[in-house]
Amino acid sequence: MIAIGEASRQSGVGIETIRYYEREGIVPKPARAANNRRLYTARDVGRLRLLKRCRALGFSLADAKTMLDLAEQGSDDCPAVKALAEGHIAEVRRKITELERLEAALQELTRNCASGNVSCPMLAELQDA
Amino acid sequence: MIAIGEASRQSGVGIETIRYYEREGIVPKPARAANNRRLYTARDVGRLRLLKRCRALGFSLADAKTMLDLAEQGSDDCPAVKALAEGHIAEVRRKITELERLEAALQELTRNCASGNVSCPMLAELQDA
DNA sequence: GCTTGCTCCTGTAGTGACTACAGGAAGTAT
DNA sequence: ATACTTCCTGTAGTCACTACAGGAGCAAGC
Repeated sequence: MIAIGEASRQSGVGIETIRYYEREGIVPKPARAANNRRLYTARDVGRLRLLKRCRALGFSLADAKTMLDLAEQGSDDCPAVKALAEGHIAEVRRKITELERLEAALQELTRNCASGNVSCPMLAELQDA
Repeated sequence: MIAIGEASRQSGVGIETIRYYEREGIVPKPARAANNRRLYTARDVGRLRLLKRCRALGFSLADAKTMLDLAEQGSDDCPAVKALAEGHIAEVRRKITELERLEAALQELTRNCASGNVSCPMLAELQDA
């Protein structure tokens, strides 16, 4: 049974974030010592680590919580995990496409910009439309 | 001089968003009619449209405001516009790279997931680390 | 025994860029 | 006169934290 600072170090999740997850019901409330301080088990740290990894993969906190629930069930519901992940992959791809579109538009707008220009073609273009 | 609803229609910026931009000092406070309703000029609508386009290109509201200020100056400071845009392009590319990294990681994690699996290799992988 | 410094506690407010009301007043159409 | 629409102000909610404020407890050194 370790304190929150140690749980934070072991999981890589910030102390304030751990307390936030608890408030939001993402992780169960941990045990408390006689002095009211939170006490974490290795399993609690495992939960935090799973959340950390899911967040690093870009899952929303809600989806990360779903992953955690799936892992907790012990049934290891592979199809559900796969569906969640594939939905997320689709979302990531959608974002990539959108950003590439933006990049192309920005490139096009700056194409005619030169340091010597008296009036800016990009501004002109932005003000038209 | 048009009302806020019409300015919203002409610019594509939502009514609540227009009032938000005013509150935040992004656009100047418009004229008011005797009945206290906001009155917008064609120039006001032009400002909103420029903001709209910058936001659609992914610029932060702060950067969009800078663009607007550059356009207002009339000097059409092309180098400044170009610098802003190129900084933003770099940011967009950074995001694309990051998302591609995420996608690859997700693909790798789901690669061994099959509907028939008893235990989920993705969950197992996520819980290791 | 006392001070210093660390960790912990609760509760609140701030971030970005809106969006969604609540509750009311004024204008327009029938 | 009534119904409908638009407008007003002000506040709270979104997401996922992050940053305090203000206090309590505990360990180590003097």
